[in-house]
Amino acid sequence: MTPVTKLDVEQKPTKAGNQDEHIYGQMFAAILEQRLSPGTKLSEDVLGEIFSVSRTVIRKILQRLAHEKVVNILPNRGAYVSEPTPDEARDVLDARKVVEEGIMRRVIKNISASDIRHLEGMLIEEATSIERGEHSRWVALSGDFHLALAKIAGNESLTDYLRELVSRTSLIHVQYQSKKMGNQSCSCEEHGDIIQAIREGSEEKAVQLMIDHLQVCEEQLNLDGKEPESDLYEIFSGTTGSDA
Amino acid sequence: MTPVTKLDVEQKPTKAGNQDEHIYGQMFAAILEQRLSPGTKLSEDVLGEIFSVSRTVIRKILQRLAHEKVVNILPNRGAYVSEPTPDEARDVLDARKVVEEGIMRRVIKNISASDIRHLEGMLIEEATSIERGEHSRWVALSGDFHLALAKIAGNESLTDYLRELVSRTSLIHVQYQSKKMGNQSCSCEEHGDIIQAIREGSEEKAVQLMIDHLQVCEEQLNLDGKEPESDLYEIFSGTTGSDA
DNA sequence: TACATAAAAAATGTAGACAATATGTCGCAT
DNA sequence: ATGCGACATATTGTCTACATTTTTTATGTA
Repeated sequence: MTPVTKLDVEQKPTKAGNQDEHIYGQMFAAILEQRLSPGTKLSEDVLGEIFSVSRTVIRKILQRLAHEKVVNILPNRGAYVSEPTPDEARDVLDARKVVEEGIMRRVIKNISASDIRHLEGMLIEEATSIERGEHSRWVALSGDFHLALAKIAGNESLTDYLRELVSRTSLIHVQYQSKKMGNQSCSCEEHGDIIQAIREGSEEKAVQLMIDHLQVCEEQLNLDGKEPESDLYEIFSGTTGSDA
Repeated sequence: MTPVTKLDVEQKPTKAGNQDEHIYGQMFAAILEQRLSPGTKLSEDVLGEIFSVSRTVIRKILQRLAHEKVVNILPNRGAYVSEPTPDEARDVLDARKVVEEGIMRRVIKNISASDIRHLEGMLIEEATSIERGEHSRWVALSGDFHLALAKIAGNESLTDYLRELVSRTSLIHVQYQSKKMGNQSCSCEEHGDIIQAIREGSEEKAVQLMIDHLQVCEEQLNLDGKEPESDLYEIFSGTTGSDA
């Protein structure tokens, strides 16, 4: 799981089957790791040249990313890295509270000893990445922790949906990270607390810890300042001559 | 065999912009209304001829439907109408319990008088469709009821996800409808009970009614008998001479 | 007759060409 | 000089042709 530093285009002429998947992974990682900032235009021609494929395959991948809400496709205008609005951000975090409560209740019922060891291992990785100051790696690992819980819960549909929500959460963190970043390591401790509650088998405690954890995540964001574009209509409503 | 019964192709040469949306809607409806049965192959050439467009646009639409889990694309093999397995069916229904509990709690907080009137109107439409024996219409209306609640809850992400889950639920009902269909009208009454609980503003009651409602839906299904294809191996194991 | 192999047909995967649309620039009239 | 309009450029949307893969059919042999 090397996060790929520079869009590393590896040609695989022998096996064309997972070429798509490879390019998709590159672009997905590039967006989540903030190497492509929100709003960046994703030109079909340029991407096609970078990956040495035709626009056809690029278009397919862009459409997939668009369905996952990671990029935004405007008709006849092209694809852009998503710029989630504060409303979208709130929806995503709220949806996570709903989904992850359900996941947690199912985790408590399904959890095995090896599952717990796996979670503990992830926790150590997280702590290590924080110590080393590898921010984007920590973001990825933090997401992996939640996805690991979803997998333990054993519902594939919920897992896929949470994967989308986690991706969007990363984009949101990038765009709305507040100034007071000191308590980032908290998340790691909170993950530890959650594991402890799971160990004890106390469902309500685990659920509450998870919801609180997501609440903290939301409150760390700066969702009140900038609301790009959408507000233009409100801002300038009534200022144009023709309008009532 | 010609599985495509009648796809009502309406040409709109003037506006090419939402041509995609039109074709998508036709195919989506055809699948959910059981005019295309699960497992039917969706040939790009055939669909392209039917809608008078090239394979390019058909492929785009098939990929969208695939992402929504309504069709299944096999590499180099083509697209087929999804045949949800019993496990997938259980996942979908279970995911709905999670999501719709969260939606219901948010509905209770957001509900307005006009919202309630709207829900009551939908209930009447449902009852009418049941009286007239319009089964597929009732299935659609029943789904719309749940989606209306999601909209009232006001979370776009959850609404989109529930839309996917409702679509898949329709496919599941088609494939696993049990013999004892007498208590179909129950669902309509259950929807009425839910509205009543919302009117009263009793959150726990409304949530419990919704979960019970989904539980009834799941129990009406016949998820133990046929497991398409996979079971062939079990069914015929031991009957062939070579096997132990 | 049954099975294995190979050729043929059909469908999907990809690439490039052309058409439609949006953006940017320049010129002209006021 | 400013504002409007037409042309030029660039990008996306769609179609067609070709390459690859799968499926079917035919044929030869045991």
